Amino acid sequence: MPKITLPDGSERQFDAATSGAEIALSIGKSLARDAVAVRVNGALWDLTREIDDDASVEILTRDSEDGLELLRHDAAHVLAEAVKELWPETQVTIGPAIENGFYYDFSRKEPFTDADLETIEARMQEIVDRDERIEREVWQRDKAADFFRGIGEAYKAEIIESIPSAEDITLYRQGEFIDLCRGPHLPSTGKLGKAFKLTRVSGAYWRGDSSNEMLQRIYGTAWSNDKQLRQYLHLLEEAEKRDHRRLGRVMDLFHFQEEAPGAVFWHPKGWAVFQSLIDYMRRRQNAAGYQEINTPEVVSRSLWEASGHWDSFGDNMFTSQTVDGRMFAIKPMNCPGHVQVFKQGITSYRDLPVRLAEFGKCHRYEPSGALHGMMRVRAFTQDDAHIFCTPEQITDESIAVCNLILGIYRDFGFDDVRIKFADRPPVRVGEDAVWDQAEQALLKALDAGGLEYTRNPGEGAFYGPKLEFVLRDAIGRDWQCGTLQVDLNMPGRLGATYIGEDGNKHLPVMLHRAMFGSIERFMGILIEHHAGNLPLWLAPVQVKVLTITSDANDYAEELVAAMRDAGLRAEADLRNEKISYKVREHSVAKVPVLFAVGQRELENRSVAIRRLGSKQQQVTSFDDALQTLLEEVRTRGKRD
RNA sequence: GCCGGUAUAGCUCAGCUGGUAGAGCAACUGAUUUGUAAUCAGUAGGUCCCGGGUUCGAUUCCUGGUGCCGGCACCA
Repeated sequence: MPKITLPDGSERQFDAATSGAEIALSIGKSLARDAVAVRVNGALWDLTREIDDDASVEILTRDSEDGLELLRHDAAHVLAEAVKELWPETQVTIGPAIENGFYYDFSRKEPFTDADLETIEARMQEIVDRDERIEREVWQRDKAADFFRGIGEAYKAEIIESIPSAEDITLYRQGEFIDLCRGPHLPSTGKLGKAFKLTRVSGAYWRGDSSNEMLQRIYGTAWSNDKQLRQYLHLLEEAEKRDHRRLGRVMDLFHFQEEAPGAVFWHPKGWAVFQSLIDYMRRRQNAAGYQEINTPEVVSRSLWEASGHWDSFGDNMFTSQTVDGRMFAIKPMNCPGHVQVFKQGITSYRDLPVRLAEFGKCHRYEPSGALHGMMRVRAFTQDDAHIFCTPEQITDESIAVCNLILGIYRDFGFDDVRIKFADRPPVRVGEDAVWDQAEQALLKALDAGGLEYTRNPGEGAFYGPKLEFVLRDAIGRDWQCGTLQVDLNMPGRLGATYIGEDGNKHLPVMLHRAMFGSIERFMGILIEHHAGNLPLWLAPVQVKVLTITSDANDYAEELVAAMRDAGLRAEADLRNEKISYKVREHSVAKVPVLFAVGQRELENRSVAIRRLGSKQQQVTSFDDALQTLLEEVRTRGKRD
């Protein structure tokens, strides 16, 4: 006689064992129709699973976040069923729900083609139309493993063997298809609906390990209704137009070419933006107590051996031929160089913390498949810095770095930064007491800023814990930009010390910190974030002066000269074209401010201002317009 | 690096089953002196990614590279 408590606190008594489906029906018909699963005492259950004891119960509908995830998981199963029907020799492996959709990994000799995807999708629609019941079965472990081995599903058998012995082995049956799965699932395939679409096929290693066999992964997207699906596909289409590789060409910012894979050829306009980023960062970090330095790019291999990088990353470094009996390497990072600067002279504890910063160009031989526009390159510029401090200073320095990073991101319009905290890995250097201190320091820094973060347990570097600041590109890919790492290793390896209050030598703690991360990557994300419409202070060409007739040519050039003198990036367009033609052309090129000048403006020293994205014009005196723009650049567009 | 796809004019793309290529936009030239998202006319532009092979003949077929695209793995 189970007593069921609903989320609103109301209670219902049932005479006999019941189920989520029954409870939903007892509440209302439409709820029963939209229900996809049930939460019983916090755990997700199938709707049909028997509830024979008192429980607090929540009915999940297809529109809820959990419901949608279930739907996507079901889509993965229907995908697997369709593939098994079409190509029975294919082995199924795993198929989870993911953000916006689902995937399933298959083992099959023949590659899936785009045409296959259409065939599979059509078969999936049929399976939905068949509305097969999805039934949960609890199996005995050995029997289940034997069963899957018996039907040629070796991967499934392997998964069963890796499931902890305390857990039930559950199988889900839909039509002829039976799959190992934790569940829960919808009551039948018809509930999935038709708001799904297979999107692409790619390779993926079995169990995510590159030493294993490569499987074929089919990705799809699934939604609770057609409208959502259409909206999502439309969103993706729009996002592709913001791709920084496309905008870089349209805006004439940079290009890549075959002779230098993973390296940027910066054009004048792109380089202007690049320099703006550096100018800005230099001002911010100088104000925060950093000292800028510069260290060599070609350095003897012996230094990389001493730092330990040669052992771990030698294969990914660009090296020279042997000259004068030695081999050199192009720096993949700035840290060892900074330690050399720190080591000059003798540092007292009174001098700490020492904050050394460098806009350092680094080269790494990234695997060919990793390259991705400006997001992942082989030649990049870090806004790198290393803070040498005492263990006691880690907390304050970390708080300062976090505040600085997030403040800077806000200036660029990024409010949704994802932060990841990675703590001690099993294999590591350094005393546990110092690790405690280092991890606590990073956590305190997050707390002090009231920052949300996700944990990556055991994912820290062998030399210390770290924070990662992750930004998202136009189509939702995550890229690590800023980082803060505590390093308990390198000062010791490279012999950096300071003299403590006791007159003895001590090892400083080294904080590695980058805020943009790589300027190339940051700029790529920045372009996508703003869809190329960079705010005035960053725009490569800030003001374009357009003449209406050639009588205004001298006036236009005078204005441009005055604006350049005041530090603005201004250009004139004196061509013998209609004003509407010029407006269109420079709007397409995303110039934020257009000044149109004709006979009238010439006579009273005014300008007709048109801002990007606006159809209105405003006529003011040139002097006022200039002051307004300078103020906007100075405050980076903030009106507070 | 791995799996799959792909490479034709500056860009976006067309080119059926083998007979050395075409459009739109951009560019250039001329005319137009124009009031806020495309004025008109004309001209020029290609090692069809690179190497090898099959063939009388290869942009097309085969093969080996390279770049790029989508993932996976990697990311100090």
